[in-house]
Amino acid sequence: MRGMKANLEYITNKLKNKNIRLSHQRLKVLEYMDQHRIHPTVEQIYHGLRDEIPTLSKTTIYNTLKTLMEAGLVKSIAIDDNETRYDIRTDSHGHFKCLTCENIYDFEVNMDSIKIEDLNGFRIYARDMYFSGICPKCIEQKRETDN
Amino acid sequence: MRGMKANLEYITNKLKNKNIRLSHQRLKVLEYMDQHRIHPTVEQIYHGLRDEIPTLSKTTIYNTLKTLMEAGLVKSIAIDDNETRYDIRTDSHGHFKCLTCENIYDFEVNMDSIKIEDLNGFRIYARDMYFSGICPKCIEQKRETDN
DNA sequence: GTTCCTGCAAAAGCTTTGCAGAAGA
DNA sequence: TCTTCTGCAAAGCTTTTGCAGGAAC
Repeated sequence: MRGMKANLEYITNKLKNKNIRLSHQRLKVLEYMDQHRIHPTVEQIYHGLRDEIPTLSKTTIYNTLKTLMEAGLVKSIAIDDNETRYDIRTDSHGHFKCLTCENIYDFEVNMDSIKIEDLNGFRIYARDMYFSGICPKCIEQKRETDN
Repeated sequence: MRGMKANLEYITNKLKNKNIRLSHQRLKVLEYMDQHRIHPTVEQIYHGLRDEIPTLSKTTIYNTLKTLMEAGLVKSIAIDDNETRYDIRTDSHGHFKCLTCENIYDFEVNMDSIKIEDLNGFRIYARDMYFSGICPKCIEQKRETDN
């Protein structure tokens, strides 16, 4: 399993290599995303960091995430209807959204191995898989409420 | 192959059964979606119908699509970052978005047969698969431009 | 006649833009 | 010192809401 610190070090090295300045705000956004693997929204990152950085603005978070996405260090997730979510995991995996608690779960799936005949001749750059339903925790909670 | 008229008849019957009034605007939105299988945005439906119905408002299109989604006759597609797209095909299939021409292509894929070990114990209601890249038409156009 | 729908205007919410001052290298 | 970043304010866009008049049944 890849350690958390190792991942942050890997990321800051990548920023240096791409000549992206290691500002206090950027490092804190990265640290937040590394420690809170909840596919956070801009709002969640903002509230998670505003105590530590009282002058922080949402604009900076938007700017930072845009920079990180262009650097390939963060991906956006369009599973939510209104707010964009962001993922620090950039390797191929699927997402499940619980319609009750709104949490998003990762799942492993090898999308590259799925051959789609209709897409012969298409150049595929990105593959996303979004499932939705009810997670085990919420199924259990509903069962207890019903009794 | 399912005929187009047959599909519209099927849909209006379903509206009647669910006690949803067959207003002029609703029927026109359904007709538009049936004849323009481009996964249209609200804007596209609006511009496609405003000549025919000069008094039409976007609010009505939003209302109509919401009603049709609740009736299970239309699905929303979250493949676009800013605008929601809508699909009159409600059976399980995947979507490919061309990053050059922005067109969205359907592809056949049996998502129900894909077993995800990480999701044991999850109740899955919806499965979506979004791919993106370049479509054959745009690959060919780029090749011609390069020469 | 009653219920539900339409469409205008306004508001709400997420995201982007312009720019002056501040911080990074 | 020079370049880039931050954060405020304002604007831009899509979508939602409230409500009076109108259409469906």
